[in-house]
Amino acid sequence: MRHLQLRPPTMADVARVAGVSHQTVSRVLADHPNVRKETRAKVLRAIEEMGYRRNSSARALVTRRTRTLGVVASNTTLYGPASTLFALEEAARAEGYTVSTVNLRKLVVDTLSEALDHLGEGGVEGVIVLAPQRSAAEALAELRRPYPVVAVGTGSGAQIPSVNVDQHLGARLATGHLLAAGHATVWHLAGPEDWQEAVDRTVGWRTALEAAGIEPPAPLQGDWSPLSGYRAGQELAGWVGRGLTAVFVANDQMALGVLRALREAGVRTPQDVAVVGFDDIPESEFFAPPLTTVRQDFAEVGKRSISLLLDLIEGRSPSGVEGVQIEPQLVVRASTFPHSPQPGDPG
Amino acid sequence: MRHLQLRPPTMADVARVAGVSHQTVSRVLADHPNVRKETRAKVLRAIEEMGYRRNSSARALVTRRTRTLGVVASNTTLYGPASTLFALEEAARAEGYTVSTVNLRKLVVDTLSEALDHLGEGGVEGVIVLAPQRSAAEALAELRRPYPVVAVGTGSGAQIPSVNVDQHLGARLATGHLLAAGHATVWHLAGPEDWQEAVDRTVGWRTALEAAGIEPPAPLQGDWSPLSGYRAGQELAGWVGRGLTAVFVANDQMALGVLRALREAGVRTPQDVAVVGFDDIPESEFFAPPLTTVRQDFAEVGKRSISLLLDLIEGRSPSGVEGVQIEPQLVVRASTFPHSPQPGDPG
DNA sequence: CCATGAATTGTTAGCGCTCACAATAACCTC
DNA sequence: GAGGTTATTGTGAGCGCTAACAATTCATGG
Repeated sequence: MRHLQLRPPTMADVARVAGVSHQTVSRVLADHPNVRKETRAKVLRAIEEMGYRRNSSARALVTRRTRTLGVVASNTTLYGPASTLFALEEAARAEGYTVSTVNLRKLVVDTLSEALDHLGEGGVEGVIVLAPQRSAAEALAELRRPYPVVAVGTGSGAQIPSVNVDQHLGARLATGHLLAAGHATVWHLAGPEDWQEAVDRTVGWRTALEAAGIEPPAPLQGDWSPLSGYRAGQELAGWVGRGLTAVFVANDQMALGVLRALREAGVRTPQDVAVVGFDDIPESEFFAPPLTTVRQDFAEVGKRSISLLLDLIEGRSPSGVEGVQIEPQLVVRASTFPHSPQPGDPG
Repeated sequence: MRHLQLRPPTMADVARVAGVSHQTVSRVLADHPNVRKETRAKVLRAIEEMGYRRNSSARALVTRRTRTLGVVASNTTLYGPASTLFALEEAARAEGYTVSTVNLRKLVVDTLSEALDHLGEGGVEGVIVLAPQRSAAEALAELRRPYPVVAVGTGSGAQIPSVNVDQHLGARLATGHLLAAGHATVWHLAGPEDWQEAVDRTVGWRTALEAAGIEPPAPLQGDWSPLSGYRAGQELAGWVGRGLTAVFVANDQMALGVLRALREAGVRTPQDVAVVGFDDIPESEFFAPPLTTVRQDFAEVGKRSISLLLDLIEGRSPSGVEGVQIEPQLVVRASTFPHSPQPGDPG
């Protein structure tokens, strides 16, 4: 097997076989224009024959470019982070970069710092941090590293360059949709206070209500999990008949729990209570009933993040504090209207 | 900002400041025992002061070790692959390795080959491929690379070293559970034929039935998605009252679709039809009803895969065809027994 | 107080590659 | 066909580090 071979061929070996200098081999590999066609062919043949691969370490040493980016993430089994991660890697690869990932169980100062060091030792040219928790965002603002860092999901108020979906807008879309359907008010099950996205969604919901001259009811709080949604749903069920006809839930997983609790309490969705979620996870369409929710364009988040990071690496933009905002989109299903699209309908 | 500085300090710079040779700096960094305590302190102080970081490319060039592993995956927004990816990275980092990932939309010969090349150019010492499709497994057996490769999820019959959850056992557990509950037979909604895991689950199901002297009904087929489960569920609903009382569904997402279709057809779960899934995704506990399913220990898969790959890299084991098997576990909930644990119950 | 070996430090030589520059070959133009 | 381009190839240096070996210092015992 090749990988047990004592030593892989070097550029000099190829040069010897092809009867040229190592520099010519380098030129062929770099697609330099000034190489005669026959010379190029000779070199390529030798490369093919010997199974030569350029040594990336030697190359990186002299060019000072590793063409590697780092990503720090947590909760990667959730749909949002997983989707973002996917898009990030795809966008980076399209630009010829390799992506090294660190998945953290908890994103706090210590673990973040370690992660950045680990990636630094791996020679990354820049790092993207998926940092939805506010604590992480703050930590990030303090931790200086010898490479640029872009934050995703920290909210646009952060002290460092960041890319975000406009959560405030998403929440307004969701709340406005329910108000437009004739609901007198909209209740809210919020995500963890420590998450910027949760806060932004809550503020957006409140803004939409206040803009309509409605006093917002006190929001409930969950932890993103279906279980916390289930418990909140049990509480919400107690308010049915006393002014509760619509709920905006801060993510789809909690909405799943809410739906289940309502159903168990004999409350019908959407006839008695309409429910809107956030994220549009693939399962949402198959909830009982299919869930109206807010879709975030993670692919776009990935592309824009990589683009911003590369700008910073190349020094193309003043490395100040830039914030990219991406617009979310409302997806209407049966949890707010009984005659909305059913599973299997186009779209 | 530091990353705009012209040139980061080198080992020689540190040596000059500390008043020693660069080799002594290297010794301090390598924790070499024969360095005087005061010398070590001097060097560390200089390193700290100058913000020195060892250049990984230079180091990799001379040691011929990049301490980087590659992972090729697809469908990373699904719970299984995402969990495996997480575990893989964590295990690798614990061993001091960095992980570079390539996420593919489709895992076929061409994309796999490109991905392996991309990682090879990044200088990986070995690669783990999450290759649940049989086509990918076959492609993998042909593609020779100058570094060792470990496959995950290809099934143990593959021609290359691999790590797998014992899908056959999982299917037998699920089917056996239903038979033990008194069902005369168990129907099956299978995953895509091209997936080894799907095939293994189907074979396990059939084996369990035949061992009980039962002629297996023709299995239905889905594509892992809730939608395909929904459609299969509509078909299954037509068989209720004609011998269908239990279904083993090849994954939880399809089971979600099945549950929904049954409910819409007025079929009660588990009273009329019991349903078992596979994977134990976090949402399963909150389905209507909570889903009995088979849990796979992805963390263990990750650890064992990394361990096997490192063995291969270090040449610690005969680089033949080894296969590691991991046992799955049945999780019983209300979709097979009405009085099983409810959401929020301990465990 | 010098010999002896161990502990500590320094020197030298690459790792495989790209860059800057030098050298040569090929092609014009008048 | 001299003089000047321009295309093509080669040479030498050095990126920052570790490994091997050489040199120095230090402790110790007789």
